[in-house]
Amino acid sequence: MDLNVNDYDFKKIEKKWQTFWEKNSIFKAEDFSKKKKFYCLVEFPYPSGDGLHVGHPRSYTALDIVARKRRMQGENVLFPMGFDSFGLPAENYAIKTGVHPSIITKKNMEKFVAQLKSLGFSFDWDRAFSTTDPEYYRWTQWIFLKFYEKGLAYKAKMPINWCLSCKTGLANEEIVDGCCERCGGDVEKREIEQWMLKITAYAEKLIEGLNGIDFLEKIKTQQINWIGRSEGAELDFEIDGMNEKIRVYTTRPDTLFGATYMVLSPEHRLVPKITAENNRNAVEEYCRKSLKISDLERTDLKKEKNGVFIGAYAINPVNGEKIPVWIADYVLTSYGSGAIMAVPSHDKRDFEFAEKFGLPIRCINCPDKASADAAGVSIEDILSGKTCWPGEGRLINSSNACGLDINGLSIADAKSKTIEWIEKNEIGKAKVNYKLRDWVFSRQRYWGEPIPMIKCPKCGWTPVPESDLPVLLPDVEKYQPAGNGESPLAAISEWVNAPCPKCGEPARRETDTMPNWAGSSWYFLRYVDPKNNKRFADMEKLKYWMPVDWYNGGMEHTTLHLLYSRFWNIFLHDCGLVPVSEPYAKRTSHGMLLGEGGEKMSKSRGNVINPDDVVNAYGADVFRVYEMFIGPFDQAASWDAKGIAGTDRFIRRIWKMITESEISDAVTTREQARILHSTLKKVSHDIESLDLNTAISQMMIFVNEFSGEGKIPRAAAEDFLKVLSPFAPHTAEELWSRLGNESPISLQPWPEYDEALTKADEVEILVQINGKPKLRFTAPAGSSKDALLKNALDNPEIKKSVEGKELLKTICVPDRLVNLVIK
RNA sequence: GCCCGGGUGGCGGAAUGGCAGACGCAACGGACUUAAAAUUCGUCGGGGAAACCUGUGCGGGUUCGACUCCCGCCCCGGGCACCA
Repeated sequence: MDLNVNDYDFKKIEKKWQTFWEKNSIFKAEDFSKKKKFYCLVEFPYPSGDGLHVGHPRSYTALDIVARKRRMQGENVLFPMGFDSFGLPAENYAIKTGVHPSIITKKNMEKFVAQLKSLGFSFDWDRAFSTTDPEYYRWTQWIFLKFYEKGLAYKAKMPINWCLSCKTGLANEEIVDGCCERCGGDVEKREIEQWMLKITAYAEKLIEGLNGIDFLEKIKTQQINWIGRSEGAELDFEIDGMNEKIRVYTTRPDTLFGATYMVLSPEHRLVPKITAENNRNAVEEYCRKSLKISDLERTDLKKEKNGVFIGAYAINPVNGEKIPVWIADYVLTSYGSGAIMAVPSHDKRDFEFAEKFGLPIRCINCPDKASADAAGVSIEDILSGKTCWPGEGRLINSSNACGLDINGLSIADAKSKTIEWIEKNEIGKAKVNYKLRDWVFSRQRYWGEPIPMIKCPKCGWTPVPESDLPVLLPDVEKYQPAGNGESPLAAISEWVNAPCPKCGEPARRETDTMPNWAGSSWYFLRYVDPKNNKRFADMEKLKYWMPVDWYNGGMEHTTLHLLYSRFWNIFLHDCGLVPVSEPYAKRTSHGMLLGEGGEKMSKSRGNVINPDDVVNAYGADVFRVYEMFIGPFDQAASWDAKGIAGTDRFIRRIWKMITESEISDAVTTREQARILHSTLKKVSHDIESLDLNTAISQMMIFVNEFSGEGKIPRAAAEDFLKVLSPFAPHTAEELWSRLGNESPISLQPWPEYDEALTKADEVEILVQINGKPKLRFTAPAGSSKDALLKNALDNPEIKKSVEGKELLKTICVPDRLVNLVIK
């Protein structure tokens, strides 16, 4: 070690205090304590073979700071950690090496625990568990059975995304750019029997629930957009000369008079039925072709519209008009009813299609001149169908002989009047639609929770009785998926063959496992009571601890984990099994930690920072403070090796300030008191808003003030160490004990600040003339406006500037400035 | 295309509508040292000798006063994407 470096031996200090905290259970959360409870949660990691990523501690340190502060403020804090250990990487590793996933997972978890402990997080380790523990997944399976019991888990033959290389089904969410999220391989559509969870039944509650909770606005918006609620109408168009109807969903029932043709998706069930003989060849060929095109290509907006006329006509229910029926792949089978009424005059896609195929375009909604001008289109073009107008306007050409007249109305009024009319005439009804789809809950994989169902030839799907849970994963020889759509479990005949729980006849177990999102959908409930073997968690403990008061995690989980886990909790609440509907009272998000130069850290780029190396070189406290100082918490930040040296300097200056100064009993000077109390105030507030970078800046200002004097008042030193302790807990504990304190700093009360002392006695007042800074003078804080104004106007230099000019206006901001407006 | 963010020195970034650039990094200069490192003191948006001028992506506006509010653009990051 360098000779000149002071005796800041972080390795020794960190080890010492980590051992002390653990031995004395300093961070134990107490069930049913009289203190105010605070449940503070970070997303538990997948224990990958690469070990902890520097991104993990960004979130963990921030909430560790909050947890430590709240503890010092006298709250009973639950800050738990665990592992989300099912998943593909362990299984792929097993396929490659033949090592059982549980072995590699266990090894990885041990490494993670050691790494997390080395960073000094104040987790209550007694509550740790892994989603792969049979005692945990027993209850994951149990909850699945609840979904089944309530009719929310069902099996359906579904076109699913099939990863050709992983040989398994993927959820829509696991596909990135048309490829498998995990392996990047090609994905195609296949029809397979899948277990589904009916999350769509909770679409409304998932939107409504957002009202009462404190989530970042962008998180709420993203979830709302993902659920994609739209209001409109569902109505039937009869097919001319046939006893068939086409059902359509529209958000613009007001445009019914402008419907000039219809479009079915190529997969629509009516297509083979209603296609005219003359058109059959072309239609069949079009359908064949569109099935081959991947979803990605099909939904490419830039692709030119195409389609074919099927030789049938529908009757527009509002005006009896015969309109042609086409098929086109721009209509999706998976949304609405898979069929649309096309209104080319007021829908861009329909317009594009109609133009290409020469279909009629009839304007029925005209904007006022101002809106048309603003959009850069002419009213003549809109009226003559030369252009499309999707915006607001007044209805025209929209009345019939059967009592519907919406001419002159706005879109909103026309909508409600039309819906009223179609409901009265039993043509259709108001309808709410969602983009959200049900959740494909089956994986044809080994390393996941077995789905606890048995298929009996006589009784059909039968749930495994509660008393037989957990359905344990059996040992297998080969982890490779069968490749025929079955999981490797299907090959274990002694496991697969089981008697039917209902009739006792030979039956077969479900061989699909759950997706890796299953275990993380309820883990926050288990932390409350992790060792319970009678129930997933004791109701009284749930009542005490739930909801989670503060949950921090990545934005990438907004529409997956965060939505799924809300769904599970709301469902369990509806079943009367958990006390609160919304699991998380508050959700914040951290920005990504990028490599040097702003690129994503990855092995291939060679820019991965290993937290162990940083802890070895600088210590956990420097690492923690650096990650918090790197930039605004919610924004992406790039790692900077030089920046960490500055944080190292800061911690060492603190060390020096305490160990090399005379600790005096003197009181602080007025200016020192101002800086001390400003620091106590700013750090207290900034922790709650996660403005941790500015909290650290303020502590640096404190150190700049109190260093180099050779002495420091004890009270100031102690209060400073207290607010430092959540950030740099080891250093703070050590210095605190060196000041002669016996009880650990982690258990000290959080220091209070005096608002009056945060302000200076004297302030500098700026004098402006016409908004331009002219000069400054000092005045006692809190001086009256009149006094300040007088002071400014009495100044000879100002007098000179104002002389001979007309003083139009004076603005006086107490403690800040005087502005003189002259002419 | 739509929905969120964001754009401030060489860099990371600060600023309830009130002195733009806090705090840190880098750089430069001085002290200490035989020397270097470490430490420490100082300088540090641009132009100008100076008074002063200018400056927060671009163009307008509101205001005594705008990084901050409003209108119209441009660029970057993230999410969704033919959702009827």
